Amino acid sequence: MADPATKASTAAGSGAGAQRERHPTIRDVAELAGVATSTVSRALSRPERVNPRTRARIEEAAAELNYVPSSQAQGLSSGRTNAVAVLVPDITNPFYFDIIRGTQHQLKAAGVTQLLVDTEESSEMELDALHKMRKSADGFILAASRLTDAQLAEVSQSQPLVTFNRASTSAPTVMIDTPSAIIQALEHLASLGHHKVCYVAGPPTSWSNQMRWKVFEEDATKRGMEVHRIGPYAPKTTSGAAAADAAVRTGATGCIVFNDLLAIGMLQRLKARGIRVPEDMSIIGSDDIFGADFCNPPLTTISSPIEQAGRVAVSMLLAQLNPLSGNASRQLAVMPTHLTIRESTGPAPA
Amino acid sequence: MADPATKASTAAGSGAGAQRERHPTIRDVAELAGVATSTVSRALSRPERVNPRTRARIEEAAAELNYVPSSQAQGLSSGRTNAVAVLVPDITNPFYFDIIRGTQHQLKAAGVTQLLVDTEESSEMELDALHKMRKSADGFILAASRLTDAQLAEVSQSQPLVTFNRASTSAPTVMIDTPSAIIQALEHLASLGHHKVCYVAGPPTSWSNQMRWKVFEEDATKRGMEVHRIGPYAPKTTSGAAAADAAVRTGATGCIVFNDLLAIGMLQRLKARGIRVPEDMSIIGSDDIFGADFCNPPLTTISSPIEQAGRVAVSMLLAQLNPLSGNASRQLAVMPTHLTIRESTGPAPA
DNA sequence: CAACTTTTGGCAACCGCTTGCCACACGCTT
DNA sequence: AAGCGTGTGGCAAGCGGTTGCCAAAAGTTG
Repeated sequence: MADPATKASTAAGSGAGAQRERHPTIRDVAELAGVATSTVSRALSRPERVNPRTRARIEEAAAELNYVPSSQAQGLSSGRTNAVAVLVPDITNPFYFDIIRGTQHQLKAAGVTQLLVDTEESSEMELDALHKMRKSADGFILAASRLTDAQLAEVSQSQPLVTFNRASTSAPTVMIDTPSAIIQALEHLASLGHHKVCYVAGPPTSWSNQMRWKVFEEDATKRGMEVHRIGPYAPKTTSGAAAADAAVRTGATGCIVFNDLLAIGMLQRLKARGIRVPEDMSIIGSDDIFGADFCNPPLTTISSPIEQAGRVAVSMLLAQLNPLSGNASRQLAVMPTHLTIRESTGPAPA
Repeated sequence: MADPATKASTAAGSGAGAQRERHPTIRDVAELAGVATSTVSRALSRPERVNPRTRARIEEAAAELNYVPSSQAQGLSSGRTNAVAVLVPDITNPFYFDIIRGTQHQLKAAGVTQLLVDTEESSEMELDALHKMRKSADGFILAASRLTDAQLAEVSQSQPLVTFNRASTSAPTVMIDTPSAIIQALEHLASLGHHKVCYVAGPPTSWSNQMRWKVFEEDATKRGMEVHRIGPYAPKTTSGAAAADAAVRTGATGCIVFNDLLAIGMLQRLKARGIRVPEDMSIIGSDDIFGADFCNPPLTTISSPIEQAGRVAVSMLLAQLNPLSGNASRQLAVMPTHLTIRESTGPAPA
């Protein structure tokens, strides 16, 4: 009934902007409670510093006025913003959703605002954000940073940050235990009788991509497998077609793919070409993103607690910001991985 | 040569925390350029207000010092924060990722920071966030708000906001053209020979859920179909099992499901139970989320430009904040929908 | 060249809150 | 009773900008 369109015409009357009512300030509260603003400030931030009776009066006044301190003003004078920026290379990638979810959750629990930034896989944008936001964030979480070691070192000197999935000697880091994961995956392939394996590479600037390949090559060689490598490919399902075709051409029967997005794309292409998975070719993805369990066939993949990794990253950053908790904040957290075996892997073709 | 760094040297003592170097302020720039701070401020915000030569000097100085204005301080005095809060009921839901992506993109283009908030499907949290952040955001975008009409009306009076997928007479709204979508879907089902149809309901507090059901019932009845309704179910894949079982029990051969998440969950359950889709039952989802194209079978679903909807919402909000653009800001935007037919729908069983 | 208009840029008062420093009051000790 | 320690709360100086107001400088005009 209440048709939204009808009202639209009338609503325009008062000029477009909704007028903001004046919000109560700390002064209003102070006045109402009969104390100085400084006392109000202290009552709210360091309650033990003020007499319980006074504090009660102040809290009452604040409640009555519905007072909310301005984080801006707070930040201005105290120097801390109570915000943390989370930089991800591609907000489009479900993998980062998981980490964002983790950071969001933990930050909220700590009463800190999350500033989400998409750096579009570019180190320039990353650097730029780091610079522009240095005033508006107390710290940074860099997911899969594209920065060079030198840049990272420099940046980490001037602002608190923690990196995720990007080794760094200069900043605390949380990492996925990639080496172990790759080894597990190769073990799985080996036990299914695969001899020719292929690594499907992701972005060359990705540190974890480099790591994965390195371990892959080492371990596969040690096992006496025939090792191939194709790529790099953009970590998107749309790149899967090219990757699938190239993979087939290598003659490998088992592929370990940089990430699930790419792996799912390959699955689609392989199906389209009539190449059966896993009968003709086995595919192992990485990250166990949303969708990996219901794609066709369900994807065998390297799982790890991504969301938890996000939470850990936040904890590490917060510890860094809050020197109270002993300056012995951990510098490295390694998240365990395990292989989740679904239906995209099977015995090597005869 | 007042070196801004000299002052910082003493600040080093701490230890664990990375020490922040003192950042140049507008005063440093003013000094270096030989002008007053007010001039610097103006040169940066209203360039035409200052002599080109002076401005050049200032810009040069700013660049040399690597000056970045503090958004906090800016906000304090000017009253605007240059941030917009986006409230979503569940950051875990891929549907919202799309909209977040849209808002993020558009906000960034406008140089506005996005504050992402997960309200956990709760109207209390939503209200709370709206209240707590009124000082830290210039405006709000409420995705699928859980607020009552009255609450919404009240809130929209005190702060600029736009709602998404939630009709409102009090605030600008962007909506998905649900009625048309449902009708398209029913038409599709009808043309495939289905006579018994079922609506699988989502959260009762969701406005779009109510809308969908209303139109579903009307239109299906008009077509002389046997209409069923089951639910409510949480919009998650995990609720799909219960939904699938209930749907089967109704005897319906075609289901229109509140959203893709739920639909995909149903697909999984149906497959597990050996009920073939679409041979035994057709399923239509809604939203065309990530994964809908590669689940098994690929899901027929109601598509709409969600990401674009996010962008539109931002534009509407920005227009509201910026009265310059004529106060004729649109009050309602309806995003078109279309049915994306994949493989989860087919002829009704004989 | 004087009178007048328009630019341009400085002064200073905030914006709302934090915090170092100090004063007062109260309760104890000696 | 004087001396003190301690707990409380006020004063006021910022934090880093913005902006209304005004005066000096520059440009116009008759």
